[in-house]
Amino acid sequence: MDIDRELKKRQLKVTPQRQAILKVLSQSDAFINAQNLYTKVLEVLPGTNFSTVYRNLDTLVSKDLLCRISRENGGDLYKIRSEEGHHHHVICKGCGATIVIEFCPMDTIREKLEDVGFVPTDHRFEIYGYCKKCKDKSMGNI
Amino acid sequence: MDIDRELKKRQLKVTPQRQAILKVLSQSDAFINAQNLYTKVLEVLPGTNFSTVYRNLDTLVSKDLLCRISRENGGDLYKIRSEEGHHHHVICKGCGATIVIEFCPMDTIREKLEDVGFVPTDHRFEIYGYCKKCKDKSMGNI
DNA sequence: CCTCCAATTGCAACTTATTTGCATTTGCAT
DNA sequence: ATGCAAATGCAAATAAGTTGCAATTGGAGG
Ligand SMILES: [Mn+2]
Ligand SMILES: [Mn+2]
Ligand SMILES: [Zn+2]
Ligand SMILES: [Zn+2]
Repeated sequence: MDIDRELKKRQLKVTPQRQAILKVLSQSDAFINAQNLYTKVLEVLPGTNFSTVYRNLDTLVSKDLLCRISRENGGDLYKIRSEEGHHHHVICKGCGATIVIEFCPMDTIREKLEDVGFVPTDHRFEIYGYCKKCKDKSMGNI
Repeated sequence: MDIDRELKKRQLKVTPQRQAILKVLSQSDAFINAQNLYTKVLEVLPGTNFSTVYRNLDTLVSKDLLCRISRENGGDLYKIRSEEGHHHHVICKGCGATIVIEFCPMDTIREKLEDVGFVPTDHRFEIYGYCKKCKDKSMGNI
């Protein structure tokens, strides 16, 4: 991923902080929370402020550079967005690994919502569980 | 809804605080957040402590007496659970009104997850938008 | 290269939404 | 009526961000 190019494409200034954030995120395709991300960003660019990280997470999500999900407990998770277009995720609670789902349940019910006059603006569909690796590990295999 | 009966059925003690919480929630089928609920509970049972409300929201969700959803911003929403069995929601961002969806997208992809060895433990599917009433209001009709 | 200015950052204080430890009270089974 | 686990109240703590503002800086234009 060409970080600078992606930022410029979206008319965002190329700052060391943004480069650090995206560098960290591009080194893993697992979801990560803002605090952990902040810790890792500090290793790449010491002195970075955490409000800068939070502000940029918002910015980068709104510019479609990141995927964000928010879990039941609270605490959002972020990952770099490598896929084009609308999609959903399967997320491993063990290691954070993800599987992308192209299937969107909205397709199935959009029509029914129209019938009752409901105008959908957004939706969420996420699946949590354990991937093969994490499941095997917890069962003492491997 | 017979509040006392539902509590006893789940081996929860019938306390004035729980009665107040469930009374408030049973007077509306819209989702509401914990703070607003707390305010309304105070009207029914002055002096109720907010940590009691929070603790009971957790308890009541875990006993399937309430539905909980958590939005992107943070701040969970609760409503009484009148439906039997697994279901999802369409939620109006204007008035909080809900539509229950029986359709569950998990049915469509459970098999595919099995194929890759992923064991799902839970999932989320929610649709947000504006109901007919709220949409009309915002457009100056009615 | 230099200039300029909106965009971005750092800092600190604030907020919101809970959560937790502990002493006291209470529902309810016996 | 009694006993005690469950539930509550209170206060303090925490987690996860958010915000106002002054200082800094990326990068467009000259
Ligand atoms: Mn895993
Ligand atoms: Mn509505
Ligand atoms: Zn979708
Ligand atoms: Zn479902």
